[in-house]
Amino acid sequence: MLVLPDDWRPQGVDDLEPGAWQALRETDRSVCVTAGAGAGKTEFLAQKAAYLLQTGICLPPKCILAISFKRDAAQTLKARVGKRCPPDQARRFHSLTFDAFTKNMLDRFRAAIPQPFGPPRNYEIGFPRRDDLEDFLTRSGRRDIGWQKFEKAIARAPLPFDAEGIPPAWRELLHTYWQEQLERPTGTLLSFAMINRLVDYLLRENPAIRRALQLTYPFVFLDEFQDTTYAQYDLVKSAFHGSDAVFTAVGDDKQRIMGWAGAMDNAFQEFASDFNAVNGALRFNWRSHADLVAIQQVIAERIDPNVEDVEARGQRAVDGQVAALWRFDTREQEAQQIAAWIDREIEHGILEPHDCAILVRMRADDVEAELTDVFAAQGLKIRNLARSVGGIAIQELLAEELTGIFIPLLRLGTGERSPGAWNATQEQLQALFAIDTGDERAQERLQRSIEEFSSTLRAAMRDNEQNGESAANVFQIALEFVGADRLRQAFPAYRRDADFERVRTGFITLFCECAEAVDAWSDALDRFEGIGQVPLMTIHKSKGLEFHTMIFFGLDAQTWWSLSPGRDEELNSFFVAFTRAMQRAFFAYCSERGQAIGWLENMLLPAGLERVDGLLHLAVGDE
DNA sequence: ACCTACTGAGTTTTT
DNA sequence: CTCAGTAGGT
Repeated sequence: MLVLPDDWRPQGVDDLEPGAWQALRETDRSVCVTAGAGAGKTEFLAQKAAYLLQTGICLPPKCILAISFKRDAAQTLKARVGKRCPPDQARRFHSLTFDAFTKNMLDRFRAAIPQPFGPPRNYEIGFPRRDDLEDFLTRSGRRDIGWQKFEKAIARAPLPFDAEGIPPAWRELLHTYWQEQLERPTGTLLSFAMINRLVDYLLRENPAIRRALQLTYPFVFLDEFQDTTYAQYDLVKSAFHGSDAVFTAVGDDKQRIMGWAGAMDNAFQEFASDFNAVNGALRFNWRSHADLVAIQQVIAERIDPNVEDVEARGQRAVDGQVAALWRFDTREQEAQQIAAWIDREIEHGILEPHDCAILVRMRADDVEAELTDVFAAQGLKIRNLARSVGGIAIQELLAEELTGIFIPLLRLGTGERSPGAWNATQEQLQALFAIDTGDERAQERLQRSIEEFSSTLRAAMRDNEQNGESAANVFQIALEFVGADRLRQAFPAYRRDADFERVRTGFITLFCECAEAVDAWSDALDRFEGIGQVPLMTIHKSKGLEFHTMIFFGLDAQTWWSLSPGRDEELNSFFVAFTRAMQRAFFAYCSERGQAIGWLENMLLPAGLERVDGLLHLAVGDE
């Protein structure tokens, strides 16, 4: 059933752009693919996976390892490969986040880490807190270092600190810090950077594990490569340098917005020289239409004067303005008129609430508080994707395997006809119960047990008044049907109690909250998923997402105090925001929150953005 | 006690 | 850009 490389055709799409063909056929040698906004990175990687698997260039039992930064990106890529390849091929495509990959390795090979660095089984994961780092430095008499510099040093220094680049004075300091974290009276506390370092150390010390990894994964995909940290890059090198592994690193330097968090200064360049990689580029933009792309290019040229031309492939589907600066006098006016504008668009059938994202640069929680009531007055509900429910962010919760199983399953109980939910449930449970697609009897048995369960669930939902308590009950019934143990067996990420509890509690918290807020179970599930709500998030969280209409909230000197022509990463984040838009991009600011940013306006106005003073006349003119 | 001028820090993420 | 803290003056 293998296809000859020359006969292979893209799966489920008409064709690929020339740059994509070139990068896809690069299978003997690593390749750096510059993929700008909307270039179809996910599709490209899925097609390359299909090519490798279907031509037998990647033969069983060998697998492809795909590493992304965010859960939803990893999940989207996995789902896309599932769409493009039959299940037995898709199973050999392992799509993970960097942190999930390292944590997985740590949990499997923890015992092989040389002492004194091997952590106990029940270690905790936490983000390093400023106070703790400052406290440590004070106790060590090294207040002069500064907590941020020290935090970076922990992420940068390979264990066990005998590398030449580390000054002797720092070795002891780092060692003491690690020892303290490993031997805390309340239990070992590790950050992701530390987990990364542990696995990097493990791989350097264990040729056998390294070899096993290399044998399993002759092909490695690295997504959003421009934001790779030094710790992550070291790990990649420890795992694969000197092997025959062929890398496909995709990303876009213009979207590098994680430098402050330790991302490499020039990831692509270093990678190309370390791994002898060739360069490739995707030149199409499938997301945005030509009018938006033209403006994007003006910003892109400011970021990189040598930026290559982009061919817009999105179709413009709206009339009127597609990009503008919206100026208001007061905050109140700003919030109210934006809400009114969105409401009008929804009424006219141009938008669904979830198609229109509100992006902010920082403090999404504060903006949520500021906007919620004003939007509610228009009948709009804001969804802050960063909001934490029971210790997990909503955005993260939605990408969890547990959520993917339970949302369709619970929909079976609502009494609404939903073939989507049926299929999804069947698919999920088939995988979970490890039922072979060829085993018809087992399939039938599963089908019957789903039918039986759905009538139990329907009864439970019908007979109970809908509230938080009954929601928790309903979830419990579903969990018992699926089986918590089976779930935790199937997904290594749920093996540890703390990890499973975090997700379970998060699900229950949000589900109960939604059940309280609306009157029908199906509405509660819609609300859980964010259907019918206006998403609100920071630019950083919006990375990799796209929306019909993007409204940036707060284009003023107060929120962008660090935006100066010299600090390029801030301009990058502005570029990221703009390029989320498929159809329209608007930037709102109000005089009450500070001045408009002069030089930015001077760049954007000639590029084709118009300035609109308030939106009232737009709404009135429409009457 | 109160005024003025200056300095430096704050923000954005990952299971 | 804003806010808190500080030094140095009346």
